[in-house]
Amino acid sequence: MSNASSLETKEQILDVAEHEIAVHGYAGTTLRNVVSKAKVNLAAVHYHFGSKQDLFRAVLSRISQPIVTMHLAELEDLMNSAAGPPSVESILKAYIRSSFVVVLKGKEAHPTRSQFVGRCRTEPAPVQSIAEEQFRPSTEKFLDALQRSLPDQSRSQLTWKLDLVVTSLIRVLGEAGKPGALLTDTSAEHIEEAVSTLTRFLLPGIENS
Amino acid sequence: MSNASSLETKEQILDVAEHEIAVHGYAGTTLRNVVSKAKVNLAAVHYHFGSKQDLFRAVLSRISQPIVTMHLAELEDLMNSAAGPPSVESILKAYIRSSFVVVLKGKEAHPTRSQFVGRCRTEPAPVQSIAEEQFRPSTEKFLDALQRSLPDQSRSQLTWKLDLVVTSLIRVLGEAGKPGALLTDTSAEHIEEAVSTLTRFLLPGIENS
DNA sequence: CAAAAAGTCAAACGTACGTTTTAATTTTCA
DNA sequence: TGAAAATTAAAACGTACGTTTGACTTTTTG
Repeated sequence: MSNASSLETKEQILDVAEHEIAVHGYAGTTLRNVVSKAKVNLAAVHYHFGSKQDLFRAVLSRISQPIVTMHLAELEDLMNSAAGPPSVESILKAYIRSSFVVVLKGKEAHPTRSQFVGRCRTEPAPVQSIAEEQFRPSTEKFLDALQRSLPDQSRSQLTWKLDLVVTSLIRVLGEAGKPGALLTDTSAEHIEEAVSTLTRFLLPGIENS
Repeated sequence: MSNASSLETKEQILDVAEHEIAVHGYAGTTLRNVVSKAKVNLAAVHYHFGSKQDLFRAVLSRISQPIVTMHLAELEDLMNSAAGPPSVESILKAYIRSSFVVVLKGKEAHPTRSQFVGRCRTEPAPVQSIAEEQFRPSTEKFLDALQRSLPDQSRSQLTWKLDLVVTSLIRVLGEAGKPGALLTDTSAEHIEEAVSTLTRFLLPGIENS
Protein backbone atom coordinates (compact mmCIF):
# COMPACT_ATOMS: atom_id res chain seq x y z
CA MET A 1 0.00 0.00 0.00
CA SER A 2 0.95 3.63 -0.10
CA ASN A 3 2.53 5.35 2.81
CA ALA A 4 3.00 8.92 3.86
CA SER A 5 6.45 9.33 2.36
CA SER A 6 5.38 8.06 -1.04
CA LEU A 7 2.46 10.49 -1.01
CA GLU A 8 4.86 13.28 -0.22
CA THR A 9 7.06 12.23 -3.11
CA LYS A 10 4.12 12.17 -5.52
CA GLU A 11 2.85 15.55 -4.40
CA GLN A 12 6.26 17.15 -4.54
CA ILE A 13 6.70 15.90 -8.07
CA LEU A 14 3.25 17.21 -9.00
CA ASP A 15 3.93 20.59 -7.39
CA VAL A 16 7.25 21.09 -9.11
CA ALA A 17 6.02 19.72 -12.45
CA GLU A 18 3.05 22.09 -12.38
CA HIS A 19 5.37 25.02 -11.81
CA GLU A 20 7.95 23.96 -14.38
CA ILE A 21 5.40 23.25 -17.12
CA ALA A 22 3.67 26.55 -16.37
CA VAL A 23 6.94 28.42 -16.78
CA HIS A 24 8.79 26.45 -19.47
CA GLY A 25 6.01 24.61 -21.26
CA TYR A 26 5.70 20.86 -21.70
CA ALA A 27 8.54 20.46 -24.18
CA GLY A 28 10.72 22.88 -22.23
CA THR A 29 10.30 20.97 -18.99
CA THR A 30 12.82 18.22 -18.24
CA LEU A 31 12.24 15.46 -15.74
CA ARG A 32 15.76 15.93 -14.45
CA ASN A 33 14.95 19.52 -13.58
CA VAL A 34 11.71 18.45 -11.91
CA VAL A 35 13.25 15.75 -9.72
CA SER A 36 16.14 18.03 -8.86
CA LYS A 37 13.85 20.76 -7.52
CA ALA A 38 11.53 18.21 -5.93
CA LYS A 39 14.52 16.52 -4.31
CA VAL A 40 13.45 13.05 -5.36
CA ASN A 41 15.09 10.41 -7.50
CA LEU A 42 14.75 10.49 -11.26
CA ALA A 43 13.22 7.02 -11.36
CA ALA A 44 10.47 8.10 -8.97
CA VAL A 45 8.68 9.87 -11.82
CA HIS A 46 8.32 6.70 -13.84
CA TYR A 47 7.60 4.63 -10.77
CA HIS A 48 4.70 6.84 -9.68
CA PHE A 49 3.39 8.17 -12.98
CA GLY A 50 4.72 5.97 -15.77
CA SER A 51 5.96 8.58 -18.21
CA LYS A 52 6.39 12.30 -18.76
CA GLN A 53 3.07 12.53 -20.59
CA ASP A 54 1.25 10.68 -17.81
CA LEU A 55 2.80 13.06 -15.31
CA PHE A 56 1.38 15.93 -17.34
CA ARG A 57 -2.08 14.34 -17.30
CA ALA A 58 -1.85 13.97 -13.52
CA VAL A 59 -0.86 17.61 -13.07
CA LEU A 60 -3.65 18.78 -15.35
CA SER A 61 -6.27 16.62 -13.63
CA ARG A 62 -5.33 17.96 -10.24
CA ILE A 63 -5.95 21.47 -11.58
CA SER A 64 -8.96 20.92 -13.81
CA GLN A 65 -11.09 18.70 -11.59
CA PRO A 66 -11.72 21.27 -8.83
CA ILE A 67 -12.41 23.92 -11.47
CA VAL A 68 -14.90 21.82 -13.41
CA THR A 69 -16.56 20.61 -10.21
CA MET A 70 -16.87 24.20 -8.97
CA HIS A 71 -18.23 25.37 -12.32
CA LEU A 72 -20.91 22.71 -12.46
CA ALA A 73 -21.94 23.30 -8.86
CA GLU A 74 -22.21 27.06 -9.38
CA LEU A 75 -24.27 26.55 -12.49
CA GLU A 76 -26.53 24.11 -10.68
CA ASP A 77 -27.11 26.67 -7.93
CA LEU A 78 -27.91 29.29 -10.51
CA MET A 79 -30.47 27.12 -12.23
CA ASN A 80 -32.24 26.24 -8.98
CA SER A 81 -32.20 29.68 -7.42
CA ALA A 82 -34.89 31.26 -9.57
CA ALA A 83 -37.72 30.39 -11.88
CA GLY A 84 -36.99 31.02 -15.52
CA PRO A 85 -33.57 31.32 -17.12
CA PRO A 86 -30.98 33.25 -15.09
CA SER A 87 -29.67 36.54 -16.42
CA VAL A 88 -26.66 36.54 -18.71
CA GLU A 89 -24.87 38.67 -16.15
CA SER A 90 -25.41 36.13 -13.39
CA ILE A 91 -24.19 33.29 -15.61
CA LEU A 92 -21.11 35.20 -16.70
CA LYS A 93 -20.33 36.39 -13.21
CA ALA A 94 -20.74 32.91 -11.75
CA TYR A 95 -18.37 31.50 -14.36
CA ILE A 96 -15.74 34.17 -13.81
CA ARG A 97 -16.04 34.26 -10.04
CA SER A 98 -15.82 30.51 -9.56
CA SER A 99 -12.81 30.34 -11.89
CA PHE A 100 -11.05 33.09 -9.99
CA VAL A 101 -11.86 31.68 -6.57
CA VAL A 102 -10.77 28.13 -7.22
CA VAL A 103 -7.60 29.14 -9.03
CA LEU A 104 -6.57 31.75 -6.49
CA LYS A 105 -7.62 29.64 -3.48
CA GLY A 106 -4.26 27.98 -2.78
CA LYS A 107 -1.95 30.19 -0.79
CA GLU A 108 1.04 29.93 -3.03
CA ALA A 109 0.27 28.40 -6.36
CA HIS A 110 -1.94 30.92 -8.12
CA PRO A 111 0.38 32.35 -10.77
CA THR A 112 1.55 28.84 -11.53
CA ARG A 113 -1.93 27.35 -11.89
CA SER A 114 -3.35 30.00 -14.19
CA GLN A 115 -0.23 30.10 -16.34
CA PHE A 116 -0.41 26.33 -16.58
CA VAL A 117 -3.99 26.41 -17.83
CA GLY A 118 -3.24 29.26 -20.20
CA ARG A 119 -0.27 27.43 -21.60
CA CYS A 120 -2.28 24.28 -22.20
CA ARG A 121 -4.52 26.15 -24.64
CA THR A 122 -1.63 26.95 -26.97
CA GLU A 123 0.41 23.77 -26.58
CA PRO A 124 0.90 21.32 -29.46
CA ALA A 125 -1.70 18.78 -30.41
CA PRO A 126 -1.57 15.99 -27.82
CA VAL A 127 -1.29 18.33 -24.84
CA GLN A 128 -3.90 20.81 -25.98
CA SER A 129 -6.57 18.22 -26.71
CA ILE A 130 -6.04 16.54 -23.35
CA ALA A 131 -6.72 19.90 -21.70
CA GLU A 132 -9.74 20.73 -23.87
CA GLU A 133 -11.20 17.34 -23.05
CA GLN A 134 -10.84 17.90 -19.32
CA PHE A 135 -12.63 21.26 -19.39
CA ARG A 136 -15.28 20.40 -21.96
CA PRO A 137 -18.04 19.34 -19.49
CA SER A 138 -18.11 22.75 -17.86
CA THR A 139 -17.83 24.81 -21.03
CA GLU A 140 -20.61 22.79 -22.62
CA LYS A 141 -22.94 23.37 -19.67
CA PHE A 142 -22.22 27.10 -19.63
CA LEU A 143 -22.79 27.26 -23.35
CA ASP A 144 -26.16 25.60 -22.85
CA ALA A 145 -27.04 28.08 -20.11
CA LEU A 146 -26.07 31.05 -22.26
CA GLN A 147 -28.04 29.63 -25.14
CA ARG A 148 -31.19 29.44 -23.00
CA SER A 149 -30.80 33.05 -21.89
CA LEU A 150 -29.87 34.33 -25.35
CA PRO A 151 -32.07 32.31 -27.72
CA ASP A 152 -31.67 34.85 -30.52
CA GLN A 153 -27.93 34.25 -30.89
CA SER A 154 -26.59 31.33 -32.87
CA ARG A 155 -24.68 28.51 -31.24
CA SER A 156 -21.49 29.35 -33.10
CA GLN A 157 -21.81 32.98 -32.07
CA LEU A 158 -22.02 31.99 -28.41
CA THR A 159 -19.19 29.51 -28.93
CA TRP A 160 -16.62 32.09 -29.95
CA LYS A 161 -17.93 34.54 -27.37
CA LEU A 162 -17.53 32.07 -24.53
CA ASP A 163 -14.14 31.17 -25.95
CA LEU A 164 -13.10 34.82 -25.68
CA VAL A 165 -14.44 34.93 -22.13
CA VAL A 166 -12.28 31.96 -21.21
CA THR A 167 -9.34 33.44 -23.09
CA SER A 168 -9.73 36.73 -21.24
CA LEU A 169 -10.11 35.31 -17.77
CA ILE A 170 -7.11 33.05 -18.22
CA ARG A 171 -5.12 36.04 -19.40
CA VAL A 172 -6.20 38.11 -16.42
CA LEU A 173 -5.31 35.30 -14.02
CA GLY A 174 -1.99 34.67 -15.71
CA GLU A 175 -1.01 38.33 -15.70
CA ALA A 176 -2.05 38.80 -12.07
CA GLY A 177 0.44 40.85 -10.14
CA LYS A 178 2.25 42.31 -13.12
CA PRO A 179 2.24 46.11 -13.58
CA GLY A 180 -0.87 47.34 -15.35
CA ALA A 181 -2.72 44.09 -14.69
CA LEU A 182 -6.38 43.97 -13.76
CA LEU A 183 -5.68 41.71 -10.78
CA THR A 184 -3.05 43.34 -8.61
CA ASP A 185 -3.81 41.66 -5.30
CA THR A 186 -5.37 38.33 -4.32
CA SER A 187 -7.24 39.48 -1.24
CA ALA A 188 -10.93 38.60 -1.19
CA GLU A 189 -12.04 42.18 -1.89
CA HIS A 190 -9.70 42.64 -4.83
CA ILE A 191 -10.80 39.33 -6.31
CA GLU A 192 -14.45 40.30 -6.07
CA GLU A 193 -13.68 43.70 -7.60
CA ALA A 194 -11.78 42.11 -10.46
CA VAL A 195 -14.65 39.69 -11.06
CA SER A 196 -17.07 42.60 -11.31
CA THR A 197 -14.77 44.61 -13.54
CA LEU A 198 -14.13 41.77 -15.94
CA THR A 199 -17.83 40.89 -16.01
CA ARG A 200 -18.70 44.50 -16.81
CA PHE A 201 -16.02 44.50 -19.53
CA LEU A 202 -17.32 41.38 -21.25
CA LEU A 203 -21.06 41.46 -20.60
CA PRO A 204 -22.21 43.99 -23.23
CA GLY A 205 -20.31 42.22 -25.97
CA ILE A 206 -21.99 38.96 -25.09
CA GLU A 207 -25.51 40.38 -24.83
CA ASN A 208 -25.48 42.56 -27.96
CA SER A 209 -26.10 41.43 -31.53
CA MET B 1 28.04 38.68 -51.57
CA SER B 2 24.66 37.05 -51.33
CA ASN B 3 23.16 35.25 -54.27
CA ALA B 4 19.73 33.98 -55.18
CA SER B 5 20.26 30.49 -53.85
CA SER B 6 21.43 31.64 -50.45
CA LEU B 7 18.39 33.89 -50.20
CA GLU B 8 16.22 30.91 -51.01
CA THR B 9 17.94 28.93 -48.29
CA LYS B 10 17.42 31.67 -45.74
CA GLU B 11 13.77 32.10 -46.62
CA GLN B 12 13.06 28.39 -46.62
CA ILE B 13 14.59 28.14 -43.17
CA LEU B 14 12.53 31.10 -41.99
CA ASP B 15 9.33 29.69 -43.48
CA VAL B 16 9.76 26.27 -41.91
CA ALA B 17 10.98 27.65 -38.59
CA GLU B 18 7.97 29.95 -38.38
CA HIS B 19 5.66 27.01 -38.93
CA GLU B 20 7.47 24.67 -36.56
CA ILE B 21 7.69 27.20 -33.72
CA ALA B 22 4.03 28.10 -34.21
CA VAL B 23 3.04 24.45 -33.90
CA HIS B 24 5.56 23.04 -31.42
CA GLY B 25 6.79 26.11 -29.56
CA TYR B 26 10.36 27.31 -29.29
CA ALA B 27 11.59 24.55 -26.99
CA GLY B 28 9.65 21.93 -28.93
CA THR B 29 11.22 22.94 -32.24
CA THR B 30 14.45 21.20 -33.24
CA LEU B 31 16.82 22.55 -35.84
CA ARG B 32 17.16 19.07 -37.30
CA ASN B 33 13.44 19.01 -37.96
CA VAL B 34 13.58 22.49 -39.49
CA VAL B 35 16.44 21.76 -41.88
CA SER B 36 14.91 18.44 -42.80
CA LYS B 37 11.60 20.03 -43.88
CA ALA B 38 13.41 22.98 -45.45
CA LYS B 39 15.70 20.57 -47.34
CA VAL B 40 18.85 22.43 -46.38
CA ASN B 41 21.93 21.42 -44.46
CA LEU B 42 21.99 21.57 -40.68
CA ALA B 43 24.98 23.90 -40.65
CA ALA B 44 23.11 26.41 -42.82
CA VAL B 45 21.13 27.56 -39.81
CA HIS B 46 24.23 28.62 -37.92
CA TYR B 47 25.89 29.96 -41.04
CA HIS B 48 22.96 32.25 -41.88
CA PHE B 49 21.55 33.05 -38.45
CA GLY B 50 24.18 32.20 -35.86
CA SER B 51 22.10 30.24 -33.36
CA LYS B 52 18.65 28.88 -32.66
CA GLN B 53 17.72 31.95 -30.65
CA ASP B 54 18.91 34.29 -33.41
CA LEU B 55 16.83 32.31 -35.87
CA PHE B 56 13.82 32.89 -33.63
CA ARG B 57 14.52 36.62 -33.57
CA ALA B 58 14.70 36.65 -37.37
CA VAL B 59 11.39 34.82 -37.69
CA LEU B 60 9.74 37.13 -35.21
CA SER B 61 11.09 40.27 -36.88
CA ARG B 62 9.80 39.18 -40.26
CA ILE B 63 6.34 38.88 -38.72
CA SER B 64 6.30 41.84 -36.35
CA GLN B 65 7.81 44.53 -38.54
CA PRO B 66 4.99 44.68 -41.11
CA ILE B 67 2.44 44.57 -38.31
CA VAL B 68 4.01 47.40 -36.34
CA THR B 69 4.57 49.46 -39.49
CA MET B 70 0.95 48.98 -40.50
CA HIS B 71 -0.29 49.85 -37.03
CA LEU B 72 1.68 53.07 -36.86
CA ALA B 73 0.63 54.12 -40.35
CA GLU B 74 -3.04 53.47 -39.62
CA LEU B 75 -2.82 55.42 -36.40
CA GLU B 76 -1.10 58.29 -38.21
CA ASP B 77 -3.90 58.37 -40.77
CA LEU B 78 -6.45 58.42 -38.00
CA MET B 79 -4.83 61.33 -36.23
CA ASN B 80 -4.59 63.40 -39.40
CA SER B 81 -8.04 62.64 -40.79
CA ALA B 82 -10.04 64.77 -38.35
CA ALA B 83 -9.68 67.60 -35.92
CA GLY B 84 -9.90 66.56 -32.30
CA PRO B 85 -9.30 63.07 -30.91
CA PRO B 86 -10.72 60.23 -33.01
CA SER B 87 -13.50 58.10 -31.60
CA VAL B 88 -12.65 55.06 -29.53
CA GLU B 89 -14.48 52.95 -32.07
CA SER B 90 -12.33 54.21 -34.92
CA ILE B 91 -9.14 53.59 -32.94
CA LEU B 92 -10.20 50.10 -31.96
CA LYS B 93 -11.40 49.24 -35.43
CA ALA B 94 -8.21 50.53 -37.02
CA TYR B 95 -6.13 48.41 -34.67
CA ILE B 96 -8.15 45.26 -35.23
CA ARG B 97 -8.54 45.71 -38.97
CA SER B 98 -4.89 46.42 -39.65
CA SER B 99 -3.88 43.43 -37.55
CA PHE B 100 -6.25 41.16 -39.41
CA VAL B 101 -5.29 42.46 -42.83
CA VAL B 102 -1.54 42.19 -42.44
CA VAL B 103 -1.66 38.78 -40.77
CA LEU B 104 -4.14 37.30 -43.23
CA LYS B 105 -2.51 38.94 -46.27
CA GLY B 106 -0.19 36.10 -47.28
CA LYS B 107 -1.96 33.40 -49.23
CA GLU B 108 -0.80 30.46 -47.19
CA ALA B 109 0.75 31.44 -43.92
CA HIS B 110 -2.09 32.92 -41.89
CA PRO B 111 -2.75 30.18 -39.36
CA THR B 112 0.96 29.84 -38.84
CA ARG B 113 1.60 33.54 -38.33
CA SER B 114 -1.15 34.19 -35.82
CA GLN B 115 -0.38 31.04 -33.87
CA PHE B 116 3.26 32.11 -33.80
CA VAL B 117 2.41 35.50 -32.33
CA GLY B 118 -0.04 33.98 -29.88
CA ARG B 119 2.53 31.47 -28.74
CA CYS B 120 5.15 34.15 -28.19
CA ARG B 121 2.96 35.77 -25.54
CA THR B 122 3.00 32.68 -23.35
CA GLU B 123 6.54 31.48 -23.99
CA PRO B 124 9.20 31.48 -21.26
CA ALA B 125 11.12 34.56 -20.31
CA PRO B 126 13.71 35.19 -23.04
CA VAL B 127 11.32 34.51 -25.91
CA GLN B 128 8.36 36.39 -24.49
CA SER B 129 10.29 39.56 -23.74
CA ILE B 130 11.84 39.61 -27.21
CA ALA B 131 8.31 39.54 -28.64
CA GLU B 132 6.93 42.18 -26.28
CA GLU B 133 9.85 44.43 -27.16
CA GLN B 134 9.15 44.13 -30.87
CA PHE B 135 5.48 45.04 -30.53
CA ARG B 136 5.86 47.70 -27.84
CA PRO B 137 6.09 50.74 -30.20
CA SER B 138 2.66 50.08 -31.65
CA THR B 139 0.93 49.17 -28.39
CA GLU B 140 2.34 52.27 -26.73
CA LYS B 141 1.03 54.52 -29.49
CA PHE B 142 -2.40 52.95 -29.39
CA LEU B 143 -2.46 53.26 -25.62
CA ASP B 144 -1.67 56.96 -26.00
CA ALA B 145 -4.44 57.36 -28.54
CA LEU B 146 -6.97 55.60 -26.30
CA GLN B 147 -5.84 57.72 -23.37
CA ARG B 148 -6.54 60.90 -25.32
CA SER B 149 -10.02 59.74 -26.27
CA LEU B 150 -10.81 58.35 -22.80
CA PRO B 151 -9.21 60.84 -20.42
CA ASP B 152 -11.40 59.71 -17.51
CA GLN B 153 -9.93 56.22 -17.43
CA SER B 154 -6.65 55.50 -15.69
CA ARG B 155 -3.58 54.38 -17.58
CA SER B 156 -3.53 50.99 -15.90
CA GLN B 157 -7.18 50.51 -16.72
CA LEU B 158 -6.53 51.13 -20.38
CA THR B 159 -3.44 48.95 -20.18
CA TRP B 160 -5.27 45.79 -19.20
CA LYS B 161 -8.12 46.63 -21.55
CA LEU B 162 -5.81 46.95 -24.55
CA ASP B 163 -4.05 43.79 -23.40
CA LEU B 164 -7.37 41.95 -23.54
CA VAL B 165 -8.03 43.42 -26.99
CA VAL B 166 -4.70 42.05 -28.20
CA THR B 167 -5.34 38.76 -26.44
CA SER B 168 -8.74 38.45 -28.09
CA LEU B 169 -7.68 39.34 -31.60
CA ILE B 170 -4.76 36.93 -31.45
CA ARG B 171 -7.11 34.23 -30.24
CA VAL B 172 -9.56 34.95 -33.06
CA LEU B 173 -6.77 34.87 -35.64
CA GLY B 174 -5.29 31.70 -34.20
CA GLU B 175 -8.61 29.89 -34.09
CA ALA B 176 -9.54 30.99 -37.63
CA GLY B 177 -11.10 28.19 -39.60
CA LYS B 178 -11.91 25.93 -36.67
CA PRO B 179 -15.56 25.02 -36.03
CA GLY B 180 -17.36 27.66 -33.99
CA ALA B 181 -14.67 30.25 -34.70
CA LEU B 182 -15.48 33.88 -35.40
CA LEU B 183 -13.33 33.89 -38.52
CA THR B 184 -14.44 31.06 -40.79
CA ASP B 185 -13.20 32.39 -44.11
CA THR B 186 -10.40 34.72 -45.16
CA SER B 187 -12.15 36.42 -48.03
CA ALA B 188 -12.16 40.22 -47.90
CA GLU B 189 -15.84 40.40 -46.96
CA HIS B 190 -15.55 37.88 -44.14
CA ILE B 191 -12.50 39.65 -42.78
CA GLU B 192 -14.31 42.97 -42.72
CA GLU B 193 -17.32 41.35 -41.07
CA ALA B 194 -15.16 39.73 -38.43
CA VAL B 195 -13.43 43.05 -37.77
CA SER B 196 -16.79 44.71 -37.21
CA THR B 197 -18.07 41.88 -35.05
CA LEU B 198 -15.00 41.80 -32.82
CA THR B 199 -15.01 45.60 -32.56
CA ARG B 200 -18.65 45.55 -31.52
CA PHE B 201 -17.86 42.82 -28.99
CA LEU B 202 -15.02 44.73 -27.34
CA LEU B 203 -16.00 48.38 -27.74
CA PRO B 204 -18.54 48.77 -24.91
CA GLY B 205 -16.21 47.18 -22.39
CA ILE B 206 -13.50 49.64 -23.34
CA GLU B 207 -15.71 52.73 -23.29
CA ASN B 208 -17.60 52.02 -20.09
CA SER B 209 -16.39 52.74 -16.58
C1' DC C 1 9.37 -11.08 13.63
C1' DA C 2 10.30 -12.50 9.20
C1' DA C 3 8.41 -12.54 4.32
C1' DA C 4 6.39 -9.62 1.00
C1' DA C 5 5.26 -5.50 -0.86
C1' DA C 6 6.34 -0.72 -1.76
C1' DG C 7 9.48 2.67 -2.48
C1' DT C 8 14.15 4.64 -3.29
C1' DC C 9 18.56 4.97 -5.41
C1' DA C 10 22.72 5.19 -8.54
C1' DA C 11 24.00 3.94 -12.86
C1' DA C 12 23.55 3.11 -17.44
C1' DC C 13 20.67 2.56 -21.83
C1' DG C 14 20.06 4.50 -26.57
C1' DT C 15 18.72 8.66 -28.76
C1' DA C 16 18.63 13.34 -30.05
C1' DC C 17 19.90 17.93 -29.17
C1' DG C 18 22.61 22.62 -30.52
C1' DT C 19 26.86 23.64 -32.12
C1' DT C 20 31.53 23.31 -34.32
C1' DT C 21 34.85 21.84 -37.52
C1' DT C 22 36.85 20.81 -41.81
C1' DA C 23 36.54 20.13 -46.48
C1' DA C 24 34.11 20.42 -50.94
C1' DT C 25 31.41 23.11 -53.90
C1' DT C 26 29.45 27.07 -56.02
C1' DT C 27 29.31 31.92 -57.02
C1' DT C 28 31.47 36.46 -57.66
C1' DC C 29 34.23 39.64 -60.04
C1' DA C 30 38.94 41.82 -61.28
C1' DT D 1 39.62 32.61 -66.60
C1' DG D 2 41.29 32.08 -62.08
C1' DA D 3 41.89 33.55 -57.38
C1' DA D 4 38.82 34.86 -53.58
C1' DA D 5 34.70 34.90 -51.29
C1' DA D 6 30.37 32.81 -50.18
C1' DT D 7 27.78 28.83 -49.51
C1' DT D 8 26.85 23.96 -48.86
C1' DA D 9 27.93 19.46 -47.13
C1' DA D 10 29.16 15.51 -43.98
C1' DA D 11 30.81 14.22 -39.77
C1' DA D 12 31.76 14.64 -35.22
C1' DC D 13 31.77 17.40 -30.73
C1' DG D 14 30.01 17.29 -25.90
C1' DT D 15 25.76 17.45 -23.48
C1' DA D 16 21.29 16.31 -22.01
C1' DC D 17 17.13 13.96 -22.77
C1' DG D 18 13.32 10.11 -21.36
C1' DT D 19 13.49 5.69 -19.92
C1' DT D 20 15.05 1.17 -17.92
C1' DT D 21 17.46 -1.80 -14.90
C1' DG D 22 18.81 -4.13 -10.72
C1' DA D 23 20.20 -3.72 -6.19
C1' DC D 24 19.18 -1.59 -1.79
C1' DT D 25 16.12 0.24 1.93
C1' DT D 26 11.88 1.03 4.05
C1' DT D 27 7.17 -0.06 5.16
C1' DT D 28 3.35 -3.16 5.57
C1' DT D 29 1.16 -7.18 7.29
C1' DG D 30 0.00 -12.20 8.43
